[in-house]
Amino acid sequence: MRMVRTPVLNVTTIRRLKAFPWASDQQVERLLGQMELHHIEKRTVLFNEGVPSDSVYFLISGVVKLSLRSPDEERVLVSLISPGELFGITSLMPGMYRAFRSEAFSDCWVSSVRPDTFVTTLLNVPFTDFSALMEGTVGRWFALLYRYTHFQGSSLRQKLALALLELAQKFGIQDARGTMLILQLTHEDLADLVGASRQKVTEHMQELARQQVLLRDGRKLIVHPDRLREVAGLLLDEK
Amino acid sequence: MRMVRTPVLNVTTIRRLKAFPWASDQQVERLLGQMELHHIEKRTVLFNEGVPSDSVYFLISGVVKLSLRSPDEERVLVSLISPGELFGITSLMPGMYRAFRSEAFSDCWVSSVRPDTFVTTLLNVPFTDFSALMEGTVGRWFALLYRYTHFQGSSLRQKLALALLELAQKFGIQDARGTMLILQLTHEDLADLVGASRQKVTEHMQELARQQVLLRDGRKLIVHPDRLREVAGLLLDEK
DNA sequence: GCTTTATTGTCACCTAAGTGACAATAAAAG
DNA sequence: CTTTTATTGTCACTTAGGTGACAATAAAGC
Repeated sequence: MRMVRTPVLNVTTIRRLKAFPWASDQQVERLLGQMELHHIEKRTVLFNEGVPSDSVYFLISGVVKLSLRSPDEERVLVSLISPGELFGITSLMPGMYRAFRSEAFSDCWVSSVRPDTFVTTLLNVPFTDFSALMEGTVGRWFALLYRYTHFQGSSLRQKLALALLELAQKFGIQDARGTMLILQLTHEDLADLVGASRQKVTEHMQELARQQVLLRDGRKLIVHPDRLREVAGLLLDEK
Repeated sequence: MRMVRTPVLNVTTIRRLKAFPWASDQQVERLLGQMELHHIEKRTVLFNEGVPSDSVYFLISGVVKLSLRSPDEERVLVSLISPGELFGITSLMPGMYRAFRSEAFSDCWVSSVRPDTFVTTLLNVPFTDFSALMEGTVGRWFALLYRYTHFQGSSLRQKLALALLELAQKFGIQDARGTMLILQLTHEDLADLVGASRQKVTEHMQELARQQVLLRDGRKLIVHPDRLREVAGLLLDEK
């Protein structure tokens, strides 16, 4: 039998962890009243990527690991969370799904709170307003992080597909033959985007054209998002 | 001489660009009254990485490119911004410097606004409260994005240094011999973190130990952040 | 203590991607 | 329409890092 001592979670603890330094004692007190405390054993999964985001988490002690499944079924370790950090903040944006799996890297004490409670307690503003603003501002950082984390463990071909997919979402207009990118991109631009050499990008673009994943109309690209998703090794429901 | 027609910037334009869909017409009107309009010619740099963040930008037309200097002086293309997007949002967090260079990828119309005006107009909350909350929540995403964008164009050695640097900041305690990571990390964990094979990580860790960048005390690591920064190819003032 | 399991170290070999060099096009400038 | 410049295509060669296989340690369990 393992002894586990429940930690004391009060204003002093929060201050010692250097969390929410800007918040007043009253705000912290109110927040603590709304937080649930959980003990998580090493290797336990808190949430998986793809599930709806309904809580914000706060790490009190231990280490939490954020990870991701790469195209070849390996796991990409995205980040390790230290005590005093918030995580699971996709829940601060409307309708977002978890981007990473979170699991206990060591035995942990974690506290959770509903995102709307979190925001209204600390900022005194309606949650819907706040989360809409978050989406409009840092949503782009998130999209970037999504692409870069998925680059890990991907081949050049997969990276290209992923990058073109993002471009199609931003610069694509529907065309009889697929999605046309209204952008004059050279192979060198694409190479800079995926971190590869110009020559290899030329080779892979040609291969992608041969496989009918995309085609060129002068210097404009027409892509086929579904096939790109397939090449990128994403599940069909992702993104 | 080039003719340039100044675009009309009113509520209808904003709605057509699908920007700030949650904001009321009154809020958008008020915001527009505070925004400056600029015409930027292709290749003009709007801001460089490393300079203080004092404005939020909104792209009306054209394409803006965000980029970064990699260790070997190449430029990493981080993202291309499409009309209707906000950018330069490091200015929403306190005391942050620009992480990327932004320059016009094509001729652009861009509008700028002070971050405090932006937040108080759209959310009716003091800017300092908002930006402190942003830092405490999405600041971590930002740190991740920083690491991943810097991974581009880096060798395995540099990636390892960058990852260890981040770990030192989060899990490091001062020690007579350097900064000790209070974490039991295997070479396999590090490999998953930088997207490499376990064997090569072993080889590079040994080389880093030989160069006195780090040393091992049992299974705990002691690192020397300054030397890591050097190995990672960061300027001394970065981060 | 001994035994089992996890981690680290080392190597030979393989493969994807980088590099330099140049020809073939295509676009822009005049 | 011609010239210049930018972009794409192709190839031989090099290199960083992946892979499998196994020995050497170190830690954990008993």
